[in-house]
Amino acid sequence: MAELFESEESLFVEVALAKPVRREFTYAVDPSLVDQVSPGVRVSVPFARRREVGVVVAVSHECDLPASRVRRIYEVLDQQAVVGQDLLDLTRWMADYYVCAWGEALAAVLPAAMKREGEQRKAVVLKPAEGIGTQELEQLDGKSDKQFRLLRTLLEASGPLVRSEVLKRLGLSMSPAQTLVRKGWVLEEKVEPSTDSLTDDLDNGGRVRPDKLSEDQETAVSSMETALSDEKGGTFLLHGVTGSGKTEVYLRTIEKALELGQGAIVLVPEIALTPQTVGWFASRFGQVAVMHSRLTDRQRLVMWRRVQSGDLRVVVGARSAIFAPVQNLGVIVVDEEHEPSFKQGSTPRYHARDVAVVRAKRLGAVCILGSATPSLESFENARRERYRLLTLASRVNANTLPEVAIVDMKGEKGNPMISRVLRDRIVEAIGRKEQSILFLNRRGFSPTLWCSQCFEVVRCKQCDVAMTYHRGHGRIVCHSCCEEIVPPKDCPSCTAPGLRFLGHGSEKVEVVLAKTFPEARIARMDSDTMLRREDYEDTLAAFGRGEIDVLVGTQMIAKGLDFPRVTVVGVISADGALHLPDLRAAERTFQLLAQVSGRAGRADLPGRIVIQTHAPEHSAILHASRHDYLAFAEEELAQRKELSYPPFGRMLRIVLEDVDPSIVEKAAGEFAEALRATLGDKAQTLGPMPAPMAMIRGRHRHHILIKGPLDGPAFGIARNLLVHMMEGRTRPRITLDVDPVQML
DNA sequence: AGCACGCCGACT
DNA sequence: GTCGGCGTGCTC
Repeated sequence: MAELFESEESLFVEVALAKPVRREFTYAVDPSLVDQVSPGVRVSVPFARRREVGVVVAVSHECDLPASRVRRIYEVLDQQAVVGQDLLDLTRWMADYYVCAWGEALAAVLPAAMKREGEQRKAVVLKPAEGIGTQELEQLDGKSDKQFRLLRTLLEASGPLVRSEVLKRLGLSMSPAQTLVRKGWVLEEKVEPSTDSLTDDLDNGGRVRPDKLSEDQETAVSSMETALSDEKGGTFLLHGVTGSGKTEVYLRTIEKALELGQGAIVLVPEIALTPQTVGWFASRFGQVAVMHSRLTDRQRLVMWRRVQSGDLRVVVGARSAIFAPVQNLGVIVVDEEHEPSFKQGSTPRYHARDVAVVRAKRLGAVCILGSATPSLESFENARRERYRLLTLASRVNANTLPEVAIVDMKGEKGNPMISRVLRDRIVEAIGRKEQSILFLNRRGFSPTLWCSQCFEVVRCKQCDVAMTYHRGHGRIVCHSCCEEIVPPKDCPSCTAPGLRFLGHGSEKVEVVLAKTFPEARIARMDSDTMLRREDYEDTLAAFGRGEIDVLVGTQMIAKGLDFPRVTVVGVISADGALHLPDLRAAERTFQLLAQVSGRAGRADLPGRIVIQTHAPEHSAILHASRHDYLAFAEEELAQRKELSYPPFGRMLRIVLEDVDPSIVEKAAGEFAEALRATLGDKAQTLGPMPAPMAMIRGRHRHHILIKGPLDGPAFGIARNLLVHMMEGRTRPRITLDVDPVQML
């Protein structure tokens, strides 16, 4: 009798911890805490020899573990659930679908400050000590390479840099920083995380609420309004060229949702999350919550709380904003839904667009996927009427689409970087006091150091990657692991002298431009020149004020920039993305060209695009030059269908890596064999084969791809088999990528 | 992921 | 002889 009483009184909780252990852990709850625990509250618990914060996912009176193994929770950290039932369910689904621990999925949801006990940390910043300069830098040169790079970066920066950020960027550990601090050359300072709200200083980007919508916009808005009102929701693909007024459709739909007492999330690629973009929403809805990677932990926590409390009803943010705890969520917008950056590259490897569709569906909310160049997945879903397709056919101000010239670089004499056509366009623009943007998907000066004797290129010793020459640093750099060395005089493969720098990077474009147009004001934007957020904002502001004639840059300038005096856009080479070993190479190229082209002629001045290529007849380039998405999509879809590639099949990628190549090969062989045996003809097992980057940081990598039908049991079976085979195995390291979007 | 336990090289 | 390198195994 006493025992029964005991078991009814005792309470256990299942706690999800952010550990790569695909399991929850059971803890006992002290009687004094019993009425404080419920699913969704955070608790602090003993875990191994540490204290960890986890989320309660279930409460029960039973426990199937021997009592000796069960430990008690220390503390309950929340008065009420910080993760609501909807997000609890959503993360459970993610854990299954993306094959990760529930706790890892929850960790993607919670702001960092909630994942630890105690109050928020101060940020540690680094800056050179007074009087430290080139003298000290020279002392380090050749002596301690890591300290040299760190000090150089700090000296080049216009202010203190956040320690964790700069170390990550340079691929360094704490130790070089510590040594420099110990020497007294670098000062460490703890700063209060700034608490300024980003919604305060926004302008509306000159956007006013138009009285009248285009016919297409009208149709789109009314479809969404109907879906909102009947509370069944639905997923819409909003296909509209740049300038066709997609944003206005989002804004109207959100207005309607707010009227109905619902909230909204707007997802934007991180890179497009500028004050300008946010301003459109802020000016229409007053305060909006902005969530992006550059917020401090404190800011993020404050935002989260204000969203959860219902104080802020509209959230604008990058990928992880899909998890914002919006009350009565009615609309989720995914702008530029085709952007690969919506897929997270680390665990949990979720695709925010797909999570958006699932979250909306579960809530009966409306999901709007917007793009000028929809992903073929979404486009096909729309064709099969799983999504409703809404097309905005014309540009709002009757602006014509820019004229696009394809320049075949094979016809240019002497392998120049800038063709005659592009040079003429730039000259004309400068003459008219208009601006130009030159895009190149490569940073550094020359992407390869090439031996004219044996035709080998100099590769990183740790990675299977050609090293890029950075002239500003006088070194060659591995873009994979950030290793930097002084370029060798003689070829490392055949010892012949006469290595040559080959190819063009953004740094070289800038130098060549300065020579070609000595009177022009030129600026470069890439991750080498934009060390801090302020650099980015300052450069864009200067460009906006017309203080720069030609802006050269990488990916960073491909999106979102909207400057009325830009009339010329040059793509230095369209070929870079075209030849990547990726099933979406053509799609990416098309999207990139369309995106970049959208930077010109956005106001009343006509735009002119120059695309330089060695493959002028390639369908991605040809269709992009004609602004013909539909033709491109038809052609590309036909090819995908032929090969059962997405969107006609699903994929799962298994990457195996280890410093010891034989361990990798052996395990890869075993896994592939087991998969083939188990899957039979339910799905295709491709490989094992060396991954496109066969070595990174000294780890050899093989991968296996599973390609199978969209529905059917294949992926469930594969997942179970893989989880089973990975259990208890420590080497090689194995990662599963469900619905991979890039293979590199 | 941490973090400790455990077995082999360069140092007081 | 020890200090400490990181390989392996476990966490309710």
